[in-house]
Order: sequence, then C-alpha cells, then structure tokens
Amino acid sequence: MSLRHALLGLLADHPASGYDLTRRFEVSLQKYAWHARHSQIYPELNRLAAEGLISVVEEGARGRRTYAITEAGREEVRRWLLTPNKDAVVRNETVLRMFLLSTLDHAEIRKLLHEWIAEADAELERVCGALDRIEELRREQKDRWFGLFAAEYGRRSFQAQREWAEWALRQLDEAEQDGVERSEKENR
Amino acid sequence: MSLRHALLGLLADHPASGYDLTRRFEVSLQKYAWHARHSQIYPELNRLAAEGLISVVEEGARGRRTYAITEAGREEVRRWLLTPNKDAVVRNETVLRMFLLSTLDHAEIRKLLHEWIAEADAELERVCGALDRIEELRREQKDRWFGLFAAEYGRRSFQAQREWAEWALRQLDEAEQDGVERSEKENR
DNA sequence: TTTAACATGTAAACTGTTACATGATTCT
DNA sequence: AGAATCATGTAACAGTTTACATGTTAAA
Repeated sequence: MSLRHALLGLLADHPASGYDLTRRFEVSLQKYAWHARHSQIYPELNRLAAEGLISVVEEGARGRRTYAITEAGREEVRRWLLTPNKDAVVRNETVLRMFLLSTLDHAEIRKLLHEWIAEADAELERVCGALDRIEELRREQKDRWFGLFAAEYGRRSFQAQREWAEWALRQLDEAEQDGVERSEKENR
Repeated sequence: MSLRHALLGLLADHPASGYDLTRRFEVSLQKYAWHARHSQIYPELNRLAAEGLISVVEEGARGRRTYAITEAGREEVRRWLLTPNKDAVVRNETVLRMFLLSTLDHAEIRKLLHEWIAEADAELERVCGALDRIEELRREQKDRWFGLFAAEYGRRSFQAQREWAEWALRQLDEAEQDGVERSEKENR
C-alpha cells in the first residue's frame, strides 16, 4: 500500500489539505512516481487520521481540513523507506509501448519515436523550470532536499528517454541503409 | 486495460503459453514496464481467446496450451500503440522512495543511495547480458527489433538511475563540507 | 524416489477508476 | 450574476494481489 506512504511523505515536508495533496500528485508525482485520484486520497486521509498517523491542524473555509504528520506517522514513513522492497511494483504504460514498438512497421515506429522526443522535450522544460525554482529556495535553506532529488531524477530520466528515442531512430536509419545496399548488390 | 495489450504484444513476437508469458513478465517486463501475476494472466488469456484476439495453436504435456495472436489481435495491438495516451498510468515504488528520500537524515539517505547504486549495477549487468544475446540473434535477422529497443531502454534508464544516485551523494558531500566551513567560521 | 520445475486455475480481499453528488468562495 | 476554482465525499465497477488448489513431468 504505497498510497499511504506517498501521502505521509508529502505531509512530512509540510502540512496540507486533501485538495493540496491531490494537486501535488497531479503536478509532481503522477508523471513518474505514483498516480492517485482525489476519490482515493480523501478516504485514505480519513483512515490515516483515524490511525493517528496524521492529524487535523486547521479547519478553513469550505470545509477545508489541513493535515499534519504526527510522530507515529513520521516513524511509519521512515520504517517504510528503510525496508527495502525487492520486487517493487512498476507500471508504466509508455515504457510498455516502447517495449512493444517493434510490432509496428518502420514508418509507424518513426512517427511514435518523434512524438516521444517531443513529449520528453516538453517534460524536460517543465522539470528544468521546477529545478530553477527549487535552486532559488535553496539559496536560503541549504539543507532542504525535498523536491530537488525528485526533480533531478525526473530531468535525468526524461533526458535518457529522449536519447533512447534518438538512438532508436539511428538504428532504423542504419537498417534501411543496409537494406538499400543489399538490393543494389542484387541488381548488379 | 494494459495487461491485454502487453499479452498481445508478446504474442505478436511469437506464440507462447500462459506459463511462458508469466516468465517473460518476470524477467523482462516487470522491472520497468508492467507487472502481472499468473493469476491475472491465465483468465485474461481465456478472455482474449474467447474474443478471437488469440487462438490455441498447440496442446502439450501437463495441459499446456500454446497461444498465437490472430489477425484481429494484431490489429488491436496496432490500434492501441498508435492511440497516444496523454495521461498514461505510472506507478513506480522505487521512484516514490526517491521522491520521499529527503525525509530521512544524511546517514540514512547515503545508505539507501549506495543500495540503489548496487541494484542499478546488478540490473545493468543483467541487461547488458540480454543485449549481447540479442546482438547475436541480429547477426542473422537484421530486422528483428523485438527485445532490442526494450533492452536498450532498460540499460539507459538503469544507467541514469546510477548516475543520479552518484550525483545525490555528491550533493550531500558538498552540503556537509559547507556545514563544516560555516561552523569553523563561527568558532573563530 | 523425491525434489524442482512445469502448468493451470479460482475466490476473497484489496486497490484504484469513473461517475455521481454537493456546496462554498473567489474572481470577472 | 455567472463562471471558475476550491473542497470533500460516496458507490459501482474494474483491475490486482494473495492464498488456496491441483496435478504432471523431468532430473538428480
């Protein structure tokens, strides 16, 4: 059950409401770490509160409840982080598509590779923006790592994705070049 | 429902039984693309066969049934691959841990980073082995891309993971060096 | 002969998505 | 006044895991 640890981890950085947490999933976790909807987040927050791992520290307008992590909650994230999970769950639909790419013909493969390069570029721009903002914050507080590790990981993995797609395009070029040479030889 | 497309994609390369497919999930898909257990695979194969997307081409010992993809199945994978999914599902417990890493203290962060470097090295060795075997096969059949794209993607992403962990360790070193200098200044 | 690997299946419990539901507050 | 956003919730359904269940074949 990683959802509860994702929530506890986010609350370990600073207090937030269910609405805030939903937003943070959307903007930072969703793309490469974990996916969750508000319909799953709200009930889980209620369970965490009932178990004493988080607590309501503020009630605002529109029934807004701001939660903070408790000492028990902090211990639970720590325990989870330090317990290595040999077969961690991985689900990534984009990588699955990459895996099955070769069932298409060359022209279609190229089309998808170009699309992925464009997507990686867009994500890279977004992540670099986030990194700039984090660097800004770190001018003051040198020991605030939250966000920095994750953003840098995101940057590097999108970079790797882009380079992989370019490599794959070169492979196709070479294979086609090879094909042309062979047919020229046959025609002689 | 990506599971059925994963199965169809694997069968598009060559026929296999539920048992074979379970193994292929374990050795190649599980770590970075998609996770599935036999208890989910067998019923799904029966559904795919009932819908005519795959068919039994051989019955062997111990009730073994070898499935092959049908023309309708091939069309379905193709359709799925060419339909871009803007918000693809991503769940990766290791990346989630990376994200929440900063809630630990420096010594603990270092310990986890070293563990991840060791894991990345082990995976890199495994993937490089797979790449060698694929290169061997490709000596004969230049146009067999299946496995190559995926393995190269795996190699690059584990490489990126390793380099990220080394970068994070350097960040901690610098911060600690910085801390020492500050306290020396204060003591003067 | 006994152990490991092969081979498939089902049911209950749990996790996650989609759709429905409601209302408050802020901004234009 | 109306639209957008804030804010939380539930129910039905779909997807996934865990545990149980069973029997075969090959190898040591």
